[in-house]
Amino acid sequence: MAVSRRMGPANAVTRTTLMDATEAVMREEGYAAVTSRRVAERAGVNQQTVYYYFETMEDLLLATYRRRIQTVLEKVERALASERPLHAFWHATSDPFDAALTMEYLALANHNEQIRRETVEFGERLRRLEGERLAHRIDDCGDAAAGGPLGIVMAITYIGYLLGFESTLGLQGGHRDVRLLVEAWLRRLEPAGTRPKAVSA
Amino acid sequence: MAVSRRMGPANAVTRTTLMDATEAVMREEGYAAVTSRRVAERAGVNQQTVYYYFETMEDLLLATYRRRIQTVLEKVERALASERPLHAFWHATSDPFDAALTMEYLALANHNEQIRRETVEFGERLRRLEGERLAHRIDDCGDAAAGGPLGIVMAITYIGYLLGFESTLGLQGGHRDVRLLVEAWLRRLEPAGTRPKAVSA
DNA sequence: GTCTATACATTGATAGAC
DNA sequence: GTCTATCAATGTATAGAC
Repeated sequence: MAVSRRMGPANAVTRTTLMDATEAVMREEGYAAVTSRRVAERAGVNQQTVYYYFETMEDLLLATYRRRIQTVLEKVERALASERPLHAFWHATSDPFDAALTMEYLALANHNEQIRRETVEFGERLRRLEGERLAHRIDDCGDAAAGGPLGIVMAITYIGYLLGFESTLGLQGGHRDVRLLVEAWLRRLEPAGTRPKAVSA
Repeated sequence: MAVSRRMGPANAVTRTTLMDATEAVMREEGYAAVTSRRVAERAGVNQQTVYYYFETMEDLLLATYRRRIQTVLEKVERALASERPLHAFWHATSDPFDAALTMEYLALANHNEQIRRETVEFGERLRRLEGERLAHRIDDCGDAAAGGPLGIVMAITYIGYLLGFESTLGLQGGHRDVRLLVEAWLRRLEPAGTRPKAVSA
């Protein structure tokens, strides 16, 4: 699949700048606006420079997405390692800044086969990780904990993302109500002063 | 804003066919694939016919979106009128067929000003409607009902949409867990045999 | 009501000079 | 490593024949 034309090194600063620009354009104008000219303009280079660092636009998109996945993974790891993981997930996902980008990638995954495959792969991996790492947390709290820790963390994540995204749009009806609901769960499932049970020894 | 060129009537069958095609293309290939050529091909007419029924592509998109909003509103009305509204919302939103289209419109709303405005307007309207119509339902059930009926119906809607969308993608990790969680709430908040309290008389 | 022809902008991608 | 030049394909939109 290698192309005949001359290509730049993988560690160049401009390459990173182009991925930053791709993400910014995607967040602000949507995935459809991610064209070589638009990205280049945003990065402050000319259109052809994009093709010096990436074989195709699809390659630029994939590289940017893979970098993004790494960032998300690190955030999840940090949340899982914190004293109150559910609280951490709640604050991380309901952040409006990330929500728009996440939505954009999800919509993109629905019709870009490669992005879809990697999204599913990554999603399954996250769920396994969350399931394992939270298994020892959360004592039975009746219905509030039905479905186990994984069910709860997923519910909180889902709610957080859509809440954050709606905020980005400017829609706020009922947001106070959902927040009250989630925060009641959090208080119950992870009361202040909660400590993770030791896993080993 | 009227265009000089000759335009077709608003009640023509082909006009509806074009909106159907727009929705299908959007669902299957994403909003970026909604071009006059692609939509026309799908509808079985030629590219220029699109411009006979719609002034611009933006107009086609808006008309299709407004029709969609009506459909959603009717679904919500039906759910609110049913014996167990929360159950109805849960089944309606977690349907994977609609989820992809909803996500596409949400992503689109993030950078199409007109779609954004109408989405926010419609969202606020739905929330008011849900809040009013559910206000007399759901007795206090402790934390499970914190945030009131509106908080609960929103949480269920959010979870349903993302669950449905992930199913479309082929991601299923943890889905059983969230379903167990939501179904436990539903059993508690709307036990079998629940009847809506009479609002009047 | 639908077809052919057509103008004009934008996009992805390549080649080669500097 | 970045610039100029260039193309083929695809997109929106219009005009007029049938």
